[in-house]
Amino acid sequence: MTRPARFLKPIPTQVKDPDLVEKRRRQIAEAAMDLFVQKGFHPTTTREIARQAGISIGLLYEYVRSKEDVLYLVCQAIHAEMEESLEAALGRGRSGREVLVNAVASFFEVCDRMQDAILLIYQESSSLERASLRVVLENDARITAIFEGILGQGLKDGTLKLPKPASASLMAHDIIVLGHMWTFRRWFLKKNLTLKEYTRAQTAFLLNGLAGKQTKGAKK
Amino acid sequence: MTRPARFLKPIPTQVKDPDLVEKRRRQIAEAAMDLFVQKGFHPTTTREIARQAGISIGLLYEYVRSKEDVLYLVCQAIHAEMEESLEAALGRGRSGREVLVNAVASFFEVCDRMQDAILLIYQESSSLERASLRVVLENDARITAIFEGILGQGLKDGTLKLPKPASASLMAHDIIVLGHMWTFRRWFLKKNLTLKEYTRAQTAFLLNGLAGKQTKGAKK
DNA sequence: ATTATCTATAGATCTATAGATAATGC
DNA sequence: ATTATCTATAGATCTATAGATAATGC
Repeated sequence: MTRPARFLKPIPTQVKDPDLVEKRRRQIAEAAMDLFVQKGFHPTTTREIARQAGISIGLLYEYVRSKEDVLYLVCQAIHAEMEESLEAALGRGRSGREVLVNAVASFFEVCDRMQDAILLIYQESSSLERASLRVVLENDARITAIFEGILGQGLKDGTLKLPKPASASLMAHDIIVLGHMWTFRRWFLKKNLTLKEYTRAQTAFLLNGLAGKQTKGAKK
Repeated sequence: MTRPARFLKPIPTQVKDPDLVEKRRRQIAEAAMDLFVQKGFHPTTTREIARQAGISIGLLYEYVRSKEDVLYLVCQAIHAEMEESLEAALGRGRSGREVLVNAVASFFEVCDRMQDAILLIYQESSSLERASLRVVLENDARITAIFEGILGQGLKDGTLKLPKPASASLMAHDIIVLGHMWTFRRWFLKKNLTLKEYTRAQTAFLLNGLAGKQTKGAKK
């Protein structure tokens, strides 16, 4: 659960006790996530974050330098949870193709469970300063790379094939986006589909794309 | 160019001359779009919007009731431009399949040209109040429906087939999202691909998904 | 003695409007 | 006379910090 922090950009603090720092920051991130999901980053005030976290505004600023640091903590927490959930569910299946099908289902389940958090990253990560944003994008890239690895496995054992000019990397991004799409187009998709139906349909689409015989692509 | 306004939710104004209202609002939306793209909706002030539009802060409030109205104007302007661009490029090709390939290429070009605007909608449309948001989502749905129609054409003339449990509607959403993805994952995609390469790869993927023989889908 | 926490507030903004002024058309 | 536009500001907040207090451990 508490894996070695992967923070590439540590946030300075005056507080000496590292365990306390971790505990307080988790507390702050959790409180802030609730509020950011409800009202968005900018309309949420630092006072509200402190109140929701059960600490004073002054103490908040012992653990972060700025409101933007809080957003960074929140984004980190989200990606950490996604990565952990996903990795815990991986590795089942004999062929690369089977592993892929199971991984896609697990990933979509994680996306469904973390809808609000994923949406939050889409909406607010642009409010991070350059350095923080880069770290957040790298976290995303690491999750994408998991799927790239699975695709590689399937290409190797012959149970998957790429649609001619597309790379495994691009297909991995497509898979991630099809999962995220369940969250940011839920206003439409949930009117017509359950998560299970959605997963089944998109998996069929993906497998066709990744296993069909080569067709003549775009002419242009 | 100036098609009959499709505003489903008209914004009240004190100003009597409708042409003037339209002109000023276009001016305001254009100025605001620049600023929102640069700094985001909340950090942009109404004074800045007025200044950028070349009018006083007082006049701004003759044409909108609130800052949020300005965001609504911007979102409307973006969807109107997207829909116009797309419709202007449609209808070429003899089979449904050919029409689809061309429409996808046109749509991706529009997405590339309007990157910042599309990103803006992803990031800021949640700041709209319910009624405005609904209108914006309906605009999106109308664009999606264009692709649903093209898919229907291809299914009819037999040049396209759906991956078994997936509907034409879902596939249309997938196409839209693959286009938008070029904007919100550009930090990664543009490192590796030009728009043309991206279009070619995704088209091959789509056509495989929409034309391959039926494969055994997800088991779960 | 040192570390963690809280209260109170400085200093800076921001939206939206009231009331005054300029431009237009009969 | 009516419509459009501008200036000035009321009223409300918000981030971040300084300085005071409480808790902890040697």
